Formats: sequence, C-alpha cells, structure tokens
Amino acid sequence: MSVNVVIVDDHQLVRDGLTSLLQGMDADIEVIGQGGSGEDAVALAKSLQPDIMLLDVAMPDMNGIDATHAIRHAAPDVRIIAVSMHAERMYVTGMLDAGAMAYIRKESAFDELSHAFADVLEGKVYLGEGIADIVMSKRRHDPRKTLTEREIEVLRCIADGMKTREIAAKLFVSEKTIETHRRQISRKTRLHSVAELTKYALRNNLTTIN
Amino acid sequence: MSVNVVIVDDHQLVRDGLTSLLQGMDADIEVIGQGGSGEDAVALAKSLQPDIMLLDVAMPDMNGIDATHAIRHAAPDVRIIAVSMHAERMYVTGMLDAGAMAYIRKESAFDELSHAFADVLEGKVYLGEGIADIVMSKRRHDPRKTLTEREIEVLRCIADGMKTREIAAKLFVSEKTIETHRRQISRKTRLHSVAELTKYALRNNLTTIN
DNA sequence: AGTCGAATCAGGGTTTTCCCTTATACATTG
DNA sequence: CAATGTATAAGGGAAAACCCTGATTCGACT
Repeated sequence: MSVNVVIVDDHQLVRDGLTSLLQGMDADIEVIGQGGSGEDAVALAKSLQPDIMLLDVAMPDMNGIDATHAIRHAAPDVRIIAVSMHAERMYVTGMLDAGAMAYIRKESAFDELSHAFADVLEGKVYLGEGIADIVMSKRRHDPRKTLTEREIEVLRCIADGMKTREIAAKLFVSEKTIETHRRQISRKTRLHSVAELTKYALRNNLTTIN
Repeated sequence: MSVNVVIVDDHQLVRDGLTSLLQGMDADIEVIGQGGSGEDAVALAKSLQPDIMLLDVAMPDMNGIDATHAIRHAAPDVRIIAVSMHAERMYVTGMLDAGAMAYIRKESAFDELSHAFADVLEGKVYLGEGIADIVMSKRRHDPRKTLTEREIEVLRCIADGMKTREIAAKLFVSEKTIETHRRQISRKTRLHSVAELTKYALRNNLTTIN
C-alpha cells in the first residue's frame, strides 16, 4: 500500500526539494503530481485523488485557505498538509478551520515533515514547532503582558478607528511616537492590519464592539 | 428662574452664533460662559455649574466623549447637549453612553435646538433629525439590505485584514474597482475607518473574531 | 556603574489609502 | 424607453500609513 502525494507550491525548487525529500523518506511514498497554483491544487485533488496533498499557504492566485475549502468540497478524502513560510495566526487558524490536517513551516526540520505524514495518515492532526502555541494563543496571549501600558492605550485608539494624528493629539505626543508604538504593537502581536488589530483588541476586551 | 448655559466649541464664530440664537430664543436663557476646548469644558462645568452645556463633539485637544465623561464626573448636575458636524454612529452612541442628554447636528434647523432645550430641561433625552435612526441602527441596519452582494464580499475581505491589492487579486478585478467599492461601503455605512468597518462586519456576522 | 526596557521624537523614503471625477455595460424597473 | 442601480474601471492628487534607522531620556534591575 503506497501513499500517493501531490505537492503544490509556486516555487519549482521547493516542489522538487520536497519531492526528493519525500521520495527518500519512505519507499511507500510516491509523488504522483505537482502544481504551482491554487487552481492546480483543486484540479489535481479532484483528478488524482491523492492520499495526501502538501499545500503551500501563500500562492499568487488563490490563497491556501480558499484552496483548502475548494479541495475539501471537491475531494473530501484528500488529506491536506499545510506548508508555509510564515506562522501567522490568521493563516494557521484559517487553514485548520478550512480542514487542513497538519501545519508546518518551511523553516522546520525534516523530521517535522515525517511526523506530519505519520500523524496525518493515522487520521491525527499534526502541528509543527511553534504552531500549537499560536493556535492556543487566542486569549492566552494576554496583551497586558506582552504589550506595555502605553501600547495598549494606543491599541485601544486604533481599534476605535482613530487615525495616527488623532491619537497623537489625544495622548499629547507626536505622530512619530504613535507610529513607533503602532509598529511595536504590530511586531509584538504579529498582526499587520487594522482589522486584525481591532479583532485582537475585541478578543481581549480592550474595546467594545460598538 | 433663568437657565444658565455654557457653550463650548473650538470656533469663535459658532460660539457667538449659538449665543445670539439662545439669547433671542427665550428671555430666561442666559449664556454665562464660553470655552474653546475640552479642558475649558471641564473647567467651566466645575466652576460655573451651568444648567446646560452645549458641547461640540469634535475639538482639537480632547474629544467630546472624553470631555463628557470628565464633566459627568466633575459636575454631575450639568446637562450636556452634544452639537456636532457629523452624524457618525460612533460619536452619537459614544456621547449618549457618556451621559449627554441630547444630540443635534450643526446643520439642523433652529427649532431642533429649542426642542433640545425644552426636553433636556424636563429631564428627557432629545435626538435631532436623523440621529434617532442612527442610534437604533446597530443591528437593524442590515448590511444585506443596504449593501450589495459585491460590497459585502469586499467588506468581508476588509474585515479580514486584506489590503486593496489582495482583494482585487482574490476577486479578479482591478484595484480601482475595489477602491470604488470601499468608498461606496464607507459612504453607505458612514463608517470611515477599517476598525469601525471590522466591528460592523462582526456585528453582522460577516466575519469571525479570529 | 552598566544594561535594559519603555517612551519619546526625527528624517526620509515607499506604499497604500483616500477622495474626486468620469465613464461604460448591463439589468431592473417605473 | 428612460431612469436607476450595480459592477466595472481609469486618472490624478492629497493624505495617511508603513518601514527603517538612529537617538535621547528615564527609571528599574543586576
């Protein structure tokens, strides 16, 4: 009983590297297809019905989350292992919610990949190094511990829809200072849009929904 | 029994205009003070203890909401009538939550002002033309009725933290088109920041908190 | 005394958003 | 058929946000 695998990633080299790795990992593993886009992923899942699909999260045309949704719909038996550059919470939770069975980073060691395969073939979910933390860190990631008082104050303002200039006026400091705080907040939370920061603030009761 | 009034607005002309209006409205009304900033408002409320304070919502130093909070704390008997340029829901609900007794727009007809005075002196809340609608429109303002399908789709993306370029790629249209949708959404909802749009989307289940 | 985090601010450059107008194709509806 | 609303798109300019580097002050901890 061999394990059929399809690899989808927009970089040729990454695909070839993964193929080589997998082929050498276990004689039972056979890479039966490759693709370079989200559309490829959906088409290959449907036509080849692989046991496992290695799917890059960030692709130019369709993002991994949408692709996963589409695959789950078109070929429900295909098990998806998400492979990504970044370990951003939005991507991780998005992929898992969409139905991915595992999530590992490209920087991760080789044995994470084999662990992922082993677990996923058994029907288990596998989360790579540092990924489990991120999934768990919805509420546990307390802003009151990671952010300073001032940063929380600024975050509140951001989540209330204020622009930098208004926040600066309200806190009696320069716009440059607020910009610095903004950057610091984004760096610490790994959240790089006002929308995500707003949700973060809401989850942690730093602002109200109104 | 005369009615003592303090007017706070950052524009001299507006203050004078309102003073003149009030003085001519009723012989019992006496404007006993004026101020041009949020700090003035708090100080005047405390020192003069007027019956009514006409308070501009948007001022350079302290916004009307914070000023109202401070006044409610420092001089609880002062009744506040909010006067504003914009009828934005955030401001309206913010001011009323903070303890303002009335809310009217600067564009409103003169008789709204006298209505506001009459009601507030009786201890009632007065909401000017179009304001009551806004207060009521938290959930009732159904995006599925005011926004088109496409606009809702774009709003979802905005609330998920995507930038214009990413949305354009995802929906296979030009960035200019997304910009137009964005503007249309902001115009219809009167929400002019990503943070507020995100909260709006959350209230209406267009996106999740994650 | 020295290091560190927090908060403040500046300069300078790129990217993105915001705002206004205009325009076309298409469907719906009065 | 004309008017309206929707989705699409473009051009151009102003405003805001984003990103990086570097710097100073201050207090706290070692």
